[in-house]
Amino acid sequence: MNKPTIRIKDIAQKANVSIGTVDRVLHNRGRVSEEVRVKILQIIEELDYQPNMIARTLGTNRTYRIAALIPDGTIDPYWQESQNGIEKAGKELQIYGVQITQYRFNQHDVQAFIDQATALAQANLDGILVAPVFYRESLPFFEQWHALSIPFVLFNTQIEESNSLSYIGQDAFQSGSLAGKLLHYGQPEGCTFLVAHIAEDIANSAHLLGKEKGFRAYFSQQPALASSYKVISADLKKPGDISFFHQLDRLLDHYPDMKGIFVTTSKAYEIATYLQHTPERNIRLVGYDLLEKNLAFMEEGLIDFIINQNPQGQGYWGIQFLADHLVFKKKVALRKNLPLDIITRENLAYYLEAAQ
Amino acid sequence: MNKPTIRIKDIAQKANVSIGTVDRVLHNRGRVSEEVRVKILQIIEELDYQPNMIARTLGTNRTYRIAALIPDGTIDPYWQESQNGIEKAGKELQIYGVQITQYRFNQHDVQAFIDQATALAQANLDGILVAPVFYRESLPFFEQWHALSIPFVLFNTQIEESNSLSYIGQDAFQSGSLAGKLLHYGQPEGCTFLVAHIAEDIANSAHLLGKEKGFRAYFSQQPALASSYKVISADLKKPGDISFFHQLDRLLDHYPDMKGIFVTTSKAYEIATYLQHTPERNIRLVGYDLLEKNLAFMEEGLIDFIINQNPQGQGYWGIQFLADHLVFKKKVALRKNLPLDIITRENLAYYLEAAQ
DNA sequence: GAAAAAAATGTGTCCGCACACATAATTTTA
DNA sequence: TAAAATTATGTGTGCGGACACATTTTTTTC
Repeated sequence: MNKPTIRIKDIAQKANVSIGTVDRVLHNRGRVSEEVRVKILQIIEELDYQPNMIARTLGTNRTYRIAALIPDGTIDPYWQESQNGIEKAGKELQIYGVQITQYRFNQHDVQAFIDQATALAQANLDGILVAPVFYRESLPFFEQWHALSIPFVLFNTQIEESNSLSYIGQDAFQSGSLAGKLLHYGQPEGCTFLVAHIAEDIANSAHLLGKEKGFRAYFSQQPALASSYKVISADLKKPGDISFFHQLDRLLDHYPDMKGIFVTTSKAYEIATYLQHTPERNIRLVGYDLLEKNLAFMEEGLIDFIINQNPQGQGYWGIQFLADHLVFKKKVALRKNLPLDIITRENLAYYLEAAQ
Repeated sequence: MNKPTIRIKDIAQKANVSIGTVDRVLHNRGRVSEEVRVKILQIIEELDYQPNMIARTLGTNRTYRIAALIPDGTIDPYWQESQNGIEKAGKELQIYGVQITQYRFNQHDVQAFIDQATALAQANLDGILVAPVFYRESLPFFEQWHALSIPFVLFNTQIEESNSLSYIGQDAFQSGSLAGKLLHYGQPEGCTFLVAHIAEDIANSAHLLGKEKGFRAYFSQQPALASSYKVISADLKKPGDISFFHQLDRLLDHYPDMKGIFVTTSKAYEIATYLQHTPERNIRLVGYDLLEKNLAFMEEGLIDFIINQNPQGQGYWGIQFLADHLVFKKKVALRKNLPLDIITRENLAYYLEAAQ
């Protein structure tokens, strides 16, 4: 039942050569006659040889330098979570010689991004994990890395044709559809829903629009719903300011049957703050991310559901994918879609627990 | 920035002894003078020595034998998933010398369980993972294993005071509350909900009752709900049989305002089959587990939400915990609560993907 | 106080693999 | 065809640690 482990030595014996020769074909170091090479390859196949990665990392004492280019977590707790995930993966992979350096930039400062991305080029890296929040400004760096043959993984924001090794994140469109389902399920009667983008540069944020598209598609694709539900969207500025409240006042006045709001960013708490003062409207609220402020409002019942974008998981898997590629020489998927976790008061605790 | 790794050799040098002596104090093998022992311990502390587990597993060529005592997956797809999770963990841990043998029993046959649990005792094991679906019959084996100092981990079904190393699973009560929330959210108007236990020996299944308790608590704990929602429960037999349909007929006749059903087992599809014929009632349905049959009905819209008990994850983590204890000598949590994943048509794909 | 016993400490090999280096076999060159 | 160059193959050491065994030091014993 327990097949014995196959070692290089076993292959060498079976092929009547020394382990050095086997080693050479395993690593394509050349200097092996074609005849022997084929024979060894065949035996490897036959015996289903699986190199012992443990021993390998012990043997080659090499290290892998990975840079993580991400927004500063001290400014936004969302990115703090990503940093945690990156550090978690870093700890797990330390024994395999993986060394991670984080290059952090202010997510509202394009120049800071450019500076960090430039600084990172000095470091003689084996791999890069990047959250490309600035679309346009990212492209030249992608080209540069690609020219230098440094593999890089994107996360959080997808950019097509970037030549990246992989993308880790969620499907924005599907995420919007899910939000549609959640609001619809809670308001079976037909009404108006608002898609609220809060304080983001929409034009440069493709995934926010993807969410809106998915949300609208949920209703338009089912003829029965298309007639009874109306979807509007708004680009709200200056949360916290009094003008923010006025914008909402106007929208609610204009659409008296508005019964649900889908916030495409992690700022659902800004809307919840407003709704606190108009409880009689009984508006359903769905947003993103397990921020403290969102959780507090969920506890109070003002936010019904939160879709978890799992920033920690994104960081974690981003590093894991790079390690799979660099250290373990595994093929990695071009894309990893993290699950769209639905969080509500009753199942919240376990997601927080799992994030440890 | 990158502190050099501390090895046994470094400690030995600093203490002016040989690596053999350091090794002896590291493993409490005795035969070291107290004076030297203290000195070495102090240096270990000071240098924050972290043994290289990689090298350690290479050095000690020992293997760890783990048995998995679980219901047969060929009878029930739910348990097939658990087996997959166990095998997945087994693959990952193979290089650390972990060997897993599965002991499978028919989940409806107490004697089969006893036979397998007895057979397993012959095997000279280092650890056991068990799904104790038979409460009473499990207890003597727990005692036996405890007496033999074989660490064991429970999953799926919790049994207090079992002396187990850990329990992996979900919180049944909270799971029921979550179901309550999902049905309530979809029927804001007040109505009757049915808790359906299908074809299980309720008396011997504490966690089914836990789910019902949690469900009822959701409504009774909020005074506003307690008055407008009524919760009934039923123990339904012989699914697939015509009598099963009759039982449901009677319940629906008796409670014309029944607007939602919570199925505590993975057999929501049995109810969905019935509801197909009475679409006009518009009854919400919440159940458990990503079985093919459930997914088909979810696709059709007859099942609204499924709570994922993640049998694969339970098996996976059960083995991981045993390995953490045996191989890596880590302290493991007494309990690991897996998240209560809410699955609906719109986010289903990613959970199936993640299960690969 | 020397031999025997016990305690303390040191040394060497192996785990599976990578890689530098040594050696053997073959081909090229003059 | 012998020396030189090239190609093919074999050997040895180290990675960090475990463990068996060897050796040295200290303590008993008579």
